[in-house]
Amino acid sequence: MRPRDEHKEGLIRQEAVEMIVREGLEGLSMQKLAKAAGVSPATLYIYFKDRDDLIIQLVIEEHTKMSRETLKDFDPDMHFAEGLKVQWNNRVAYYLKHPVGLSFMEHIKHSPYFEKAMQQTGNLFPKVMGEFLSKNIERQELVRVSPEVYWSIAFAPLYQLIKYHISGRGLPPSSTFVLDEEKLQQALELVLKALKP
Amino acid sequence: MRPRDEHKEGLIRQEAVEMIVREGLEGLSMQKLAKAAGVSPATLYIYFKDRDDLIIQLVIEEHTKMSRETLKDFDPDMHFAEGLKVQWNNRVAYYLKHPVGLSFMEHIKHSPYFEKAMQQTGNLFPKVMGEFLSKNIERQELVRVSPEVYWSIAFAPLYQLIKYHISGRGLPPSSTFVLDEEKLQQALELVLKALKP
DNA sequence: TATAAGTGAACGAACGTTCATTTATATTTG
DNA sequence: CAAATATAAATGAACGTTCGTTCACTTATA
Repeated sequence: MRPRDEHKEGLIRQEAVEMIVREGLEGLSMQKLAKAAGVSPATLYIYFKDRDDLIIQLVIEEHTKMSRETLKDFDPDMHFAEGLKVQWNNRVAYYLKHPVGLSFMEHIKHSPYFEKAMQQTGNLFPKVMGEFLSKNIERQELVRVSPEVYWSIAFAPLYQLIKYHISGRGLPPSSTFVLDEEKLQQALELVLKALKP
Repeated sequence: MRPRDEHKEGLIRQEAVEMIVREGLEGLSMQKLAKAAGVSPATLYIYFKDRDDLIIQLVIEEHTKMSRETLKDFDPDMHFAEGLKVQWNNRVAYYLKHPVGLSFMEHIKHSPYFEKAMQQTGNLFPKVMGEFLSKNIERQELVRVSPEVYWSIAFAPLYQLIKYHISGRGLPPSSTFVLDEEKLQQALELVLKALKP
C-alpha cells in the first residue's frame, strides 16, 4: 500500500496555525488551507476528521509542546524563588522561539475548542504546578494564597510582557516594545517581592 | 418621514455582542443576527455599513463605556496606593456588572478589528494613565519602571482574577472560583507591595 | 496485485450584501 | 383639521461567493 507523506501533515498543521494567527479562527477555511498547503481539500480529511478535529489537534499539540518546555529543569520540590525563575525563563524561551504558539493560543482560548482540547490532554501540568505551590506555602517561602491569586500574580504579568514583546507594540508614549533581559529581571524581582512573606 | 426605532439598534448591538461571546467572531453571521434581533437582514445595513463596521462600532462602544467607568473618581494626581485602589475597584465593579463586555473584548483583542477600532477612539485614556504613572515615579511613591512593566504587574493580575470569576472556573484542585472581597484585597496588597519602593 | 494515499470536481448550505417594494410617520397642503 | 404627500425605515427574496464536506476516481508503493 501507499505510505503517508509524513511531511505533509506537518505542513498542513503549520499552515493552519499561521492562517489562524493571521486571520483569526474565522479566517481558517478548509479550501484556503488546502491551497496553502498544496494539497486537495479531500486530503485534509485523511489526516483530520473534520475542521473541528483539526483545530482541536492543533491546540493539543501546542499545549503539549508548551508544557514539555515549561517543565524542563523544573521540580515541584524546588525552593520558591528558584522554581519561579526556572518557570519564567522556560516560558519566555519557549514563546520567544515560538511566537505563533502564543498568538494561536490567544485566538483559541476564548473559543469552545479550548475546553474540548483540554479534556483530551492529561492534566499532569496543573498537578505539578499545584504541588509546587502548596509545598512552598507549607515551607513558608511563599505567602498563603489561593491557586488563582498565586497564578494571577506569578504569571499574568509575564504573559502580558511576552504579548507586548511579540506584538512589538507597548504602551504610550513609546510605541515600540522589546522585552530585554533587564525588564524581565526587574519584573521577576517585583513579583517575587510580592509573593515572598 | 418614518423615524428610526431607537430601541432597535440597541437590540441589534446587544444580540451581536452576545452572539460573539457565545460563538466567537466566526459565529456572528448577519442572517443569524437579523433573526435573533427580529429584523430583516437588510435592516442591519441601515444601521451599519457592513459586518466589519458593525463589529468596530461594538468595540468602540464597549471601550468607551469601560473607559468612562474606570476613570470615575480617579485623578492622575492621586497618591499611588489610593489611585491604584480606585482603578481596581472601578474595573472590578464595571466588569462584574458587564461580564459580557470583558468576554467580548477578549474575542476582539486578537483580531484586526481591535486596532481599527482603537484608531477611531480618542486616546484620552492611556494619556491619563501614563500621567498617573510618571507623576508617582517622580514622587517616589512607585518604583522606577517602564509603562509596560508597570501595567503588567499593576493590572494583569486583576484581569486574570476577573476572568477566573466570570468563567466561574479556577485552577485545580478547586474547580469553581469566586472573586470575593478578601481575595481581591489580598491581591491588591500584594501588587502594592511589589510596586512600592 | 492489493491497499491506502491522494485528487479534482461537485454537493447543498450558509455566507455577506443588494434591491425592488411596502410601511409608517413627519410635514405640507387644501 | 383632515387629507395628501414626501421620505426614510423596514422588508423578504434573491444575488453571487464561499463554506465544509463527499465521492468516484487515479496514483504510488508494500
